Amino acid sequence: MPNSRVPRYDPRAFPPFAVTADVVLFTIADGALRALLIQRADEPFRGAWALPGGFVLPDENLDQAAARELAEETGLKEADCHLEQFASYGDPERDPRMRVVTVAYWAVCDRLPETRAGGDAAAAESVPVYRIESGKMNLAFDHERILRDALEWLRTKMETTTIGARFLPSAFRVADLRRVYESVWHTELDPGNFQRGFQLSGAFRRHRSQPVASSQTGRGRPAALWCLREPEDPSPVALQRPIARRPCSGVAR
Amino acid sequence: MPNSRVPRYDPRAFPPFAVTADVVLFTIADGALRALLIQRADEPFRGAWALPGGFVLPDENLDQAAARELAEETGLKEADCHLEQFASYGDPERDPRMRVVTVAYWAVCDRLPETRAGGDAAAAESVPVYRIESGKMNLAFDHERILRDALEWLRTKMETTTIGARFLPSAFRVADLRRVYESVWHTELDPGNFQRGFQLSGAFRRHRSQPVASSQTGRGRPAALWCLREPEDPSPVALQRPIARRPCSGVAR
DNA sequence: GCACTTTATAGTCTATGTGACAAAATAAAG
DNA sequence: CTTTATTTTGTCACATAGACTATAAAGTGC
Repeated sequence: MPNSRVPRYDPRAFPPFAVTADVVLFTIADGALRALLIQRADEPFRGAWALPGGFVLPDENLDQAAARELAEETGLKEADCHLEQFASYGDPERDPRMRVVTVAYWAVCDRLPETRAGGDAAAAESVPVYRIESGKMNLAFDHERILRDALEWLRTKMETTTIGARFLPSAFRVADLRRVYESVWHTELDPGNFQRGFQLSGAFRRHRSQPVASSQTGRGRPAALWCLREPEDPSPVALQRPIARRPCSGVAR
Repeated sequence: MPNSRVPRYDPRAFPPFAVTADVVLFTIADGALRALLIQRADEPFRGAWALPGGFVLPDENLDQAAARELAEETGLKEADCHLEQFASYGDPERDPRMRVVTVAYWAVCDRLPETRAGGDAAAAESVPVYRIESGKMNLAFDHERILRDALEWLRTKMETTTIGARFLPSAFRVADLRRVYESVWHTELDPGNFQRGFQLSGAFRRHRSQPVASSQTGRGRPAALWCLREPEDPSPVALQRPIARRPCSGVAR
């Protein structure tokens, strides 16, 4: 325990910091990668869009705080999404109220629950990331930078892990996953080559059930259903071979 | 500014956290990858080995805090090393004194200054990482986990960036860099294939000066000196093609 | 000086992986 | 039954990685 001989090692001697956890929750809807934003109900930045998040409580660790905040603001349970820390932000003036260090997480889920648990937000909306990347949305605090960093993380992780499958239900078609990659990377991928890479990745296996008619989109050969090799544990695993990020035939969309 | 209508958004209502920055400083000496540890002079964990680090001050950001702590405990200036945040740790019981969240950084330098600025440490020593990886050294707090995570980061970054060159002076031989990779990955690499990968990486160019006799190790054809393509900015850049981590001819050392 | 050793660097060969593209399979729509 | 759409498999050319060989350029020992 600290004693009077070592005052500079006594944490109580330091001005208090607040620590928060903020979450960048990604989903795909209407073919576009989206991030969940909430409209702030209170000052500062009242009315502005911001990332969901909040203060870490005394008896929880950082991961628990992020999961709790995500659940409070979206209704998503821990099993429904992948949640991973990626960076912390602590510039002295990032929150006008006091010194706040935030630990940032990114998350991926296949769909948002309909009922939003409200809370501190006036509204919650899944915003296409191109709207943020274009620089036209002004987010509260340093949340635009956090979101951009999270995006880069997500895009990189897609190359070498199965995280892309978390955008989809447990059973999915190869083309579904290809469209996930196309949405996240904003590119087009060759269906044949993707199919080969998908199978050689060693991370997926055929789903037990046959393709159901309801999953038919319309015409065309019906697709087989696939799932993770270990469907009971959907946490991302490394691909034996990465999926190439480069678009086919030169030009990206 | 906060008002009475939004008490749960007032950071002052929350119990104080302390925020620290801890640094895993890597160097190579005697062919072994090492991490700098200090022996704690005070409780808790008095006498135990720990990572250099300390409390973030009110008017500095996280990067500045890490750089300052590193300078205080090693004498290294910002230009002398690469310093990068990689994760934060905040389990409620990780520091017995109070709630402390630490933002962890990893750093790389080519050599430690002789004069150590002492400070809060009874001693400072560069410890081969295999001693920590073997699990026989008990570090203070959760620093062993932090160090293992930093190691994984370093090893991964070596594949795709020029960070390995930060282990060396600005002018170096290809074999020097190869030995850096061999030390960090604890493997052996084929000299010929490494030479090819080195040149195709597009990140290096020949140093203006001719190989000096003093850099001769002894027998053998004298090696050319190389440097980063942009030597004035030694911060790591992406390699056009990654360096393969796999050892030559099967077996790792 | 001259064979020999040592290290650096260049080149060669082969198996494998990748991108571009073609073809086949299988369903619905007209 | 033909057309169209989509999935899935196959093919070909080429690039690349790993294993290996060859050459270059120094020092060492005699």
